[in-house]
Amino acid sequence: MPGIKDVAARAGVSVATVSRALNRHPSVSEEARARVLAAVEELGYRPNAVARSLRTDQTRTLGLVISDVMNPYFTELARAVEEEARALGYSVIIGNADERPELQDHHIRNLVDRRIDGLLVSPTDGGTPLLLDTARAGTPVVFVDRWIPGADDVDVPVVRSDGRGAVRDLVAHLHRLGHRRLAIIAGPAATTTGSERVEAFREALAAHGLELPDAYIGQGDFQAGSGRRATERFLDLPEPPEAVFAADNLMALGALDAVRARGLRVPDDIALAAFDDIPWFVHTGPPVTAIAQPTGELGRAAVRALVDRIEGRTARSVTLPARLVVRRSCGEDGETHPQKRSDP
Amino acid sequence: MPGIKDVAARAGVSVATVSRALNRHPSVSEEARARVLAAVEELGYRPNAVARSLRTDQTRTLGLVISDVMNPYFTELARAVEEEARALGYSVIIGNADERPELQDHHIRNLVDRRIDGLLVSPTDGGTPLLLDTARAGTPVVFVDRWIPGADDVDVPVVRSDGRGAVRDLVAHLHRLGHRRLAIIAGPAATTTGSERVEAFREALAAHGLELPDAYIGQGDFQAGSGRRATERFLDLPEPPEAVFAADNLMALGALDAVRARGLRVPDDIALAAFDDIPWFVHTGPPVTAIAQPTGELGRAAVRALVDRIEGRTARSVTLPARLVVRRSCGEDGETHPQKRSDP
DNA sequence: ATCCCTCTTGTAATCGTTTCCACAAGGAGG
DNA sequence: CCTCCTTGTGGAAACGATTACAAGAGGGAT
Repeated sequence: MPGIKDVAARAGVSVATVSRALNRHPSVSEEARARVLAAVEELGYRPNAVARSLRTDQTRTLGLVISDVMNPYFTELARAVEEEARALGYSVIIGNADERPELQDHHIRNLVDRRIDGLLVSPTDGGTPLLLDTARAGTPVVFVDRWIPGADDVDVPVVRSDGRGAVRDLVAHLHRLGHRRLAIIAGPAATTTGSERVEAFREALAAHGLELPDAYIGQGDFQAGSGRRATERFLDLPEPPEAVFAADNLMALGALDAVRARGLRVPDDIALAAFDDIPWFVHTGPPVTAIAQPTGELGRAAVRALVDRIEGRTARSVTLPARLVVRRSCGEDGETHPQKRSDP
Repeated sequence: MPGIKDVAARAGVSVATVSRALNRHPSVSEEARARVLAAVEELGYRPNAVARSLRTDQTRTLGLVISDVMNPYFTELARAVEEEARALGYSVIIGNADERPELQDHHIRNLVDRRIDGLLVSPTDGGTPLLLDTARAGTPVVFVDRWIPGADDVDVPVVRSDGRGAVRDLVAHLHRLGHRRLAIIAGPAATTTGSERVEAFREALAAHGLELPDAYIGQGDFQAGSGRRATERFLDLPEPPEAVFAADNLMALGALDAVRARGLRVPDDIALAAFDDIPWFVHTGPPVTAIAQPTGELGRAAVRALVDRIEGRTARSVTLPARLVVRRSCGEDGETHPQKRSDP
């Protein structure tokens, strides 16, 4: 693979001139530039990003550590992140933590070893000092979707969406349909999205004079299996809930499994709703009512915030509202057939 | 961020010794090694992967270019690839080509600029000389899932799955259920998976004495929208097909949309089957019969082949069989309820 | 005492860029 | 004609690691 020296020799100039020509440095003659460009073309020269990074101390690469690639919510997020990053001239390396703190640490370590310019993290459960230490050590970090409470002393913007309003809408929707015994399958208490959603749900219930008994709080881990188990426990209760709200899409899927396995039907026997809307919810039987985050916008905003920090500007936290998307899984006041207008 | 020099100073040895201690070079005294390790610990030193790569001319990084991250099939593949790579001591950078040749080229260029050690590609439609040129230029390349025909002169192993047998099973299944007019929604003819699946389908039909008229071949692009459009065209036919086979999961989804939008029902009014099984197909209404590729195994085998090539061993192409998973979308001879045993 | 290993260490070259500095050439202004 | 800019260029020093080579120390055999 030809190097800058080969180009220089071929163009009859020095390596310095080649470098300048390629980096559109102003002081290089039109003639030299042309010769360099020609040589580059002839040799098929491509600058070595590794060497360049070593010299300039920047890799133009962002790290993205997410908790579960297989979760459609995160794939959509990752896609948006990559697009915006590319538009801004950055590449993205994705690390999949699989909801395991030690894997998250592995990826963070790997990414800082590679000297990425900044880090985008949706932290998993569990105490990992490494992440905060990294931020403290000077690597620009932005949290997206979830965040870690102890981040006050170090400047880490949080880009997330607020589901409070949408949860209120959901509870009102359920209430209107006559449901009174409402349960939730929560995420890990250690994640912010885990605890927040329970709180929002509890508050919304209170506004209707309803309680959230402990028996109606299932402990999940954002994976389908836990959703199924929690739902089975609900169904075993002497007085099972009339509606179940899953704190993410995978657990909702598990819940759907569980009620089906008992020969029960959604929404006739029990209503179901989920946090995180995903394309598949349109096609499930029945289509499930969900709270939709502006996922793409979240990803883009996060990248912009991170790049702002990287390039020396100040970055602010961003909170975008989520909204309720009513389908059929809670009962018949939503759309009964897919509507033409809801086509993409 | 401390460098190897700082560690050397702190440990009272030379940088060479530090490097040797860290790379478990045999000839370094127990005492020196201990001092180095202590210094590393105290300073929180992490070796700079960029500098190391420049010197050693290897990045221990693999590039993975796939055609669509949002497609669950590819996310699963990506996940398996990352896992196997990690086990072998490599990192993975994913590039999402979004079924667009120019984006694919962008990523390939970006990856070779970063001097990745090897490239895993599931090529998109369309002639892109860059990919083959890269392979010819010496970068180890392995094709996964799809491949490019002109790759004979250059050593590029192909890791894929053969759906021929499963397609025969599917057609037999459909035939047994009484379906005679069978249609297919094909992928882009330029992709191997696009054309191969049509051929397999046609052959399987022939075995039952059935034809595949042109009107029953829909042209899709592996995206949901094209599946919907193709299905609408089928339904507008004077004699619409009794069963539709979509060549990937996204187009199957589009097909499902289309028949629902007409107020028709699967499988009563029309049967549906898909290539690529994904977790969601269990939960759709109705659960859809699909041909399952051993996706994880494919990803792992591809990584092993690529690493073999990188590390100087010879790599062989791999073909794994796919299998038919019968559910309810073709009619009632499959499982009518989710079975306990099919639980993960 | 000399020679020759082996074991451990340090010095310095190297990877492919970018960029600081010096310098030559040419034009403008005195 | 000298000085002072401006413009374009090349030489060489970084960046932070790995590694070839040289060399000192110690030990055993002669």
